[in-house]
Amino acid sequence: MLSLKSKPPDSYDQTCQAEAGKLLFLDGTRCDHVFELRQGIVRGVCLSREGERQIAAFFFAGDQIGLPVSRCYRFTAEAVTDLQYVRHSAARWQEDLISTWREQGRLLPSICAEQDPIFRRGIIVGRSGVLVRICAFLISVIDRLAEEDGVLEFPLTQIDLADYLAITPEATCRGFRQLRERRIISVPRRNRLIVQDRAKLAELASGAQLP
Amino acid sequence: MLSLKSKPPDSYDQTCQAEAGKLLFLDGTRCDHVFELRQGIVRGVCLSREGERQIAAFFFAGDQIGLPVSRCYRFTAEAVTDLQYVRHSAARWQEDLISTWREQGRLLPSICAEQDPIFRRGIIVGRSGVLVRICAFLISVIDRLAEEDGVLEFPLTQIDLADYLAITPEATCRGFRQLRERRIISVPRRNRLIVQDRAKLAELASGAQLP
DNA sequence: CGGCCCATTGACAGGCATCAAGTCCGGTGG
DNA sequence: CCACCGGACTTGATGCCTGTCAATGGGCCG
Repeated sequence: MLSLKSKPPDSYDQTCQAEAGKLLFLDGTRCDHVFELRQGIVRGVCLSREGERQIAAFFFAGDQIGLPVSRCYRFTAEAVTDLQYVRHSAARWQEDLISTWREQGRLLPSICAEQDPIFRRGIIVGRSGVLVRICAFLISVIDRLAEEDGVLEFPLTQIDLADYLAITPEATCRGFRQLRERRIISVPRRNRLIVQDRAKLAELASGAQLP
Repeated sequence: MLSLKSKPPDSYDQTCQAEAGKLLFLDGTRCDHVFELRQGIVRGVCLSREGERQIAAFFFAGDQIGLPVSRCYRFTAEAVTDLQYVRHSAARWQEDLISTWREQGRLLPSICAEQDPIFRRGIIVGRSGVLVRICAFLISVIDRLAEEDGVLEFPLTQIDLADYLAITPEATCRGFRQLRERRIISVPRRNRLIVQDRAKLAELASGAQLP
């Protein structure tokens, strides 16, 4: 993963902290900064005029958020957990992108870091069935959140999860209960999740029916 | 919209034709060409291993498809209608991108041409209610397909539409029937659609309930 | 300890998927 | 030119899933 070369952060690229819940940037405002997430989780939120809330993607350490792919940000970025990140000016970010291209001949792969989660979310939401979506999402984040084999920090509320999966919080809760009852996952405590049967999780994510 | 500068197509950038149904590129193969669509409609298809089919986006004249945003294409591109397009080598496409950046200082906006439809589809599919999705989709394509005020060429099958909206073809059909009965649209013949009441269409797309 | 937000659970209704026919249309071949 | 054929569209009946509403429980923080 391209990490904006090895240049240390200078006065233009400030390392920042942010508390959970804090706003990084607002939907519709000018793209003038790129946020490189070093630690924590960020959610990309879209609000319709009627107040419907959707989460277009979750971002994790290593992701870059707010690429000037359009003139304005297309979602609001909020900290889900406490964050550590680097804020790059968009202009400098583009320059770095190009110098990387000259040296390595790879230009766009880094952009994938933001677009890919959004793309995958579209595919997950397009699947039918609450369990399928939940499992597909879990499979896609296990590796990003894993501390050790099968054990993960999981600081997402079911409300956020529901808005990401385009279902209700109640359905989310019931889905998790099923997974717990079938011993596919366990939730020893809030913010923690253990994957007990990853194979079955993947199977369900693929649309297999429960016996 | 950036159209790869004014350079005329040379031996590297071949102008091509394609019949409806023809394959442009296959999901998972190496991104070595960018397709600039001059005329017609292309669908971006994702197949899950179990055969579930989704359409991640429709592309129209002016869009660029297959950007090397990842190492491999993330969907299969098929012609919905007869096409006219230009095939650019990915390497040359990147060079052009950068020379454009030097001259205009705008680098990534052109990329938006492919990513934006995918993003918007995710938001549409994340909405609840068949009618809402249908109307939201129609609103988003009216301007791309309009021949004259409210009259559009509409060569999408309800099957493709259903796979795009993540609903069934039957639900699509019933949704269109409702819109016809309420005189919001009319369908004089196959492949043609007239928007009679765009305001109400937008209203429904926003989640308003029918009286 | 109290309040608040989130998670959980139950009851219920409604929307939509599913299945099954039947119709329409364009294309093909005789 | 016409008959046939296949795929897409249409429509109806049925049942399940899941959204909705309401109430309770539980953990965290002030």
